[in-house]
Amino acid sequence: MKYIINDEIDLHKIAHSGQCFRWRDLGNDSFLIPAFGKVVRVSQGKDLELSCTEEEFQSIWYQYFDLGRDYTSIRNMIDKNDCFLYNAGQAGKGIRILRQDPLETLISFIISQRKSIPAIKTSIEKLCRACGHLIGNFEGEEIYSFPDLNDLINADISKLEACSLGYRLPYILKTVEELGKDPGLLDEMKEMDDHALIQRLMEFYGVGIKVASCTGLFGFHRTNLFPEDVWIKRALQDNYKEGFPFEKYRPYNGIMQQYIFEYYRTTAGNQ
DNA sequence: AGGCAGGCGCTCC
DNA sequence: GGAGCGCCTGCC
Repeated sequence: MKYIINDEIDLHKIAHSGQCFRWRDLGNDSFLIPAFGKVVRVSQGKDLELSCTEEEFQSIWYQYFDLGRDYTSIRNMIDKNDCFLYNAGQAGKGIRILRQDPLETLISFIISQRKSIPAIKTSIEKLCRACGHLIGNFEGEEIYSFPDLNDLINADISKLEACSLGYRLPYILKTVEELGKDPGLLDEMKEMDDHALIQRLMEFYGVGIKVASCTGLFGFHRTNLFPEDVWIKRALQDNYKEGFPFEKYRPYNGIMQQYIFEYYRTTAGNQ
């Protein structure tokens, strides 16, 4: 089906923004995207072409791409006197914060710690093959879902040990066990305010401030959360000696973080 | 070939 | 409450 684009969206920039690890670049501005137990092929031309029904688009992908939000007007909030952020916003035009599954996001960012992005992707794909479900086929290759809570709880340890999780495996096992004992917890967390959500996330073994912030921003769509990794810390040190003006961009500091992250990493950070 | 990666828990003080 | 350190392992 076709979706008429009426706000900025750039699949390439989203794919490289570090919020999702399973998109596959098919070339020709097309991506294969598994999420919520489905897989869709999306091509970006003048409009968005999706290999799914109108019904599936409405029930899953419209929300997933956050198409109900006007990112152009959020980007226009940027103070033009703040050259760094303004340029970052220009460069990041088309980035959107996906509405991803909370459990998938939590587990993915536990895995992400002290791993490079290629290593994160490898590890997550192994995990999906180890205990996810077959959800599609692309050019003869099987596509698997990200495992749900039951999949993770019931998974053989030996299979998980083959997923290159390293010292993060016990983090995941404990987190999954805890969630299994309280199956309504993730839903309850959706109702918490940002601060309470971060605090609760950090109670999970292996989840610190960075993983909690990423999970909140990308998995609970808390657009004001501002994960600070090494790149962001360097960017703020270089450009905001007086501190970043968080008050000015509430409740969209997380979106500003995305612009800064990508911009600094691909330009200023390399100089 | 060996250091480093999009952190975290633990152990000191 | 914060600085220092070890950690699994794939990737460049």
